[in-house]
Amino acid sequence: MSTHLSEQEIQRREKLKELARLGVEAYPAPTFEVNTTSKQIAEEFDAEKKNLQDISIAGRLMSQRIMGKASFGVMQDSLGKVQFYVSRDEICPGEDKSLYNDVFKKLLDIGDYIGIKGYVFKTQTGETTIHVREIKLLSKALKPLPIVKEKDGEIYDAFTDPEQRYRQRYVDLIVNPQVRETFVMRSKLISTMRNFMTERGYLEVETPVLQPMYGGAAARPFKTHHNTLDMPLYLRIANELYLKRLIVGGFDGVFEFAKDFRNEGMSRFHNPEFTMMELYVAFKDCYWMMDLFEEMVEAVVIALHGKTEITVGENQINFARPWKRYTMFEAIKEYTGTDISALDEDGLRAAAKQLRVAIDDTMGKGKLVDEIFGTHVEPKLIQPTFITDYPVEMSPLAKKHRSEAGLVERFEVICNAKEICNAFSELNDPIDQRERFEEQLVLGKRGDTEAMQLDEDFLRALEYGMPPTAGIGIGIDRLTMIITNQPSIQEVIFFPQMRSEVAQLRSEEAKS
RNA sequence: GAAUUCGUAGCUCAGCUGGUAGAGCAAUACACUUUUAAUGUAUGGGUCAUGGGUUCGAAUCCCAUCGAAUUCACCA
Repeated sequence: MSTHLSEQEIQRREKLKELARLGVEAYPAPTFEVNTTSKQIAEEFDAEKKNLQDISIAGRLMSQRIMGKASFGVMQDSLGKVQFYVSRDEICPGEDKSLYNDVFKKLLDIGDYIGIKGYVFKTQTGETTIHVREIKLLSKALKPLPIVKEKDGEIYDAFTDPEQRYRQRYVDLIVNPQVRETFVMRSKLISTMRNFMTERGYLEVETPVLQPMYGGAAARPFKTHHNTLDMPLYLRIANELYLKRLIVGGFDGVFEFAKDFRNEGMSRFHNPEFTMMELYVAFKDCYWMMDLFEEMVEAVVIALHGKTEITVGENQINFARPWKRYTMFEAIKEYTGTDISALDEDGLRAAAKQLRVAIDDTMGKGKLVDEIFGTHVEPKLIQPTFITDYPVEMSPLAKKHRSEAGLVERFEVICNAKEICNAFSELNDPIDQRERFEEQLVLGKRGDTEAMQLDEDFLRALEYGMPPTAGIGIGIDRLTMIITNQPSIQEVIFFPQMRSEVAQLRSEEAKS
């Protein structure tokens, strides 16, 4: 990093020296006891009752309006902002006015942490304000914050550059309150789901992130190496096969909020690490899981918004049960007018061409169906919609359909034109599962970099017997994007992956 | 990985077809005891992402590199 300091950074370092000269500690150690918050003051202050007459609050100084011997300022704590009023002769009752004239007026900066003691009152203009009796510097900021101003709900000079916002999320969180709100909602979403499952008796578990063999999804992994064991390890792309081992072990229901890692392209819908919640429940099938998922998402939306209908981008989306349910063939017929359910591979290829779907010769039956669906149906599914009965070729871990040849017991929910979950009646026939893995091996040899590996230990577990099981994987980031109305995954992940600025900074350093 | 757009003061942005950088906020100084995008006056602050090229002259044109956004491809 360049050692060049801006004018403002130099000034703030000078102020540190001046504070020291005045005997003011810039980074004091003792606890500053707090007994209220900006939120409590805003909600509970009552000028009639004269409550909140002895408060102590800490936060970041966000603006200062100095008018001679009196000043107003705004401080921000974790729950919001509150205005305060300082009068020179009250904080400096004696002859020495340096606390006000020097420390408060000159040596404090926007961004500094301060502690305030005083009482709450309303100004002539009616704003709830803290009348300051004591003010104390708690931590000096050496870098200037972006200054965002607001009047009548209009925001001026918002801090908007996405690169800076993501790289310096701490600054984004300080100056953009709606960003904080989005992440609080993400946290509530997760806790609502966790409670929902825990209340039903399912056990939250943890399974390996470092896996000797990756599996449970079609994706390219990150590879690493363990020095002591001298063996390759992979960062998990899914935890499915481990959770099923636990069902074999006798748990009725297990779930995990898992960070998964996929070494693939990045976009506003893809981050290399992302969060997936997987749940497996014994003695159930995928139709049972449809009801559970529908109920859970409806509960989450109500918990976060107090209603089932929300605005997402241009659309109004209503999560009230029941949601539409289509088989994949029904959905394709509905949206293209073409019934492809009885077609063989050649017929599908012809139908795809007629529907102007981009295909190539390597695509098998399942892939062709998926391409038609992805091109003509998925983009149109805005309201949450179940799609069931997927082709067997695309689903090596799902049980064959109880009545439809060539299909599996599987569903996805599409919402806002994106998949938000994927669920099966889990394949528990160990012989069938071995054959499916073997088909994947063939695909892998043909060069499919996302084909699954054959996991002998998983097959051994199935051979001990896995009960009929329903399983689901829910993309937490995608679900959060929809429920918080955010257009990109980077807006719902605190620290999204970015190209390193290190190379850039180093080359600058080398020159100087 | 490909295409397009973009990178100017701490922040948000201007800078026309090349003539040597500007505004608002922030900062500094002074004034002001209930203001609120506080106000008034004055001042300082920029290797115009980086490196090269064309040119008498480049923030502006060309090439390369770094970084970002959007779209596409792969996927969740």
